Amino acid sequence: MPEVKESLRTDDALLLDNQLCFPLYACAREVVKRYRPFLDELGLTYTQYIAMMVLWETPCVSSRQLGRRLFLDSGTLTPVLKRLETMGYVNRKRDEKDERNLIVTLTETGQALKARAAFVPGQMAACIRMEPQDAMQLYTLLHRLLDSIQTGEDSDCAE
Amino acid sequence: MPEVKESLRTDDALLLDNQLCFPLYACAREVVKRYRPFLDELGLTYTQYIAMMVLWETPCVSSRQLGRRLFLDSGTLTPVLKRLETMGYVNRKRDEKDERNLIVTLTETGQALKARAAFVPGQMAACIRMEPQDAMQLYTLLHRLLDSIQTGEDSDCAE
DNA sequence: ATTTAATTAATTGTGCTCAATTGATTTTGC
DNA sequence: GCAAAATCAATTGAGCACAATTAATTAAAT
Repeated sequence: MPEVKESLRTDDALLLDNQLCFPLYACAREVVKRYRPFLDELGLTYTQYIAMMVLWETPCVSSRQLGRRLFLDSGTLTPVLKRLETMGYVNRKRDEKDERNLIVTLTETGQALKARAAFVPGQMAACIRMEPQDAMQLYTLLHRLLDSIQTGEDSDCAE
Repeated sequence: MPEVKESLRTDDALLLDNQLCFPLYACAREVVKRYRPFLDELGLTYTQYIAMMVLWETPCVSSRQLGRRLFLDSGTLTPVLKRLETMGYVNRKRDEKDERNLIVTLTETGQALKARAAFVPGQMAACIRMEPQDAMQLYTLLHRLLDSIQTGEDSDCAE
């Protein structure tokens, strides 16, 4: 999502400053980077943190569902979930009804971690100073973009 | 529509839907993913593409400057630039004035690649359907966030 | 001038991300 | 029933991304 202004038909469509995707990409990495000192205290990476977030909300979920929620596939989730299991935060077992499904369940230790993680959102909010209306607007626009990407999932982008 | 600001003081601050960072993170990955079919035609990854973008704009640049522009460090850039050199798009040599600096220069082949890449922004714009005013607003907010993160670079976020 | 500090790219190690493939399992068509 | 298709997680391989370290070089401060 390159052009923001009239750069579509002009030569500067390939200028970095005219890209919409690049600040999205850079921003995401910078913000995730800011999580690290806080998440280090919990021994979690950002990906592990958002996986735990889903589990705190839904203590029993299939790998498939988790992936859909986080926009991640099994190639990413499999090692993440194995590490969370090694750390004792989740259990992994096959669904007896359908052996293809992997069921991930939150352990007691995993549940207890939520209390220790409670400080993270507040600290991050203090770290990322942004006007509330800007944050709200950004939230809305990102979800709108995410929706539009998802709905156009199978469409041929090239035409 | 979940509330972003108020959730910070309540228990649901750890709900995935109340996060601002998560849609940022998910959106960035989804959009970069959409570049792939187009960039595949050029034989570039997204990271290589944005590096080339800087070089099309500034045909001679130090690794340090490139990193500052892309928010990437040498751990990421070194292998990326080596691959671009192998592909024949850039040359790498030390600065004679200061041997610590690596000077990256665009080759003829690299310059020629720009013409082949000219279709990418338009195709992506067609792929990511978004209202122009939304795109502009998103662009503004992302840059604002990026600036605020950068200015608060060395401050202790934890207090 | 010599030591000290700062700057820089490169290296290393860990972990994520994704495409493509594999193999097990279940569902569907007939 | 049974073959074909669909649906999963897991695996593999390539390429980021980043923290921490190393080594080379330059700049600064006696």
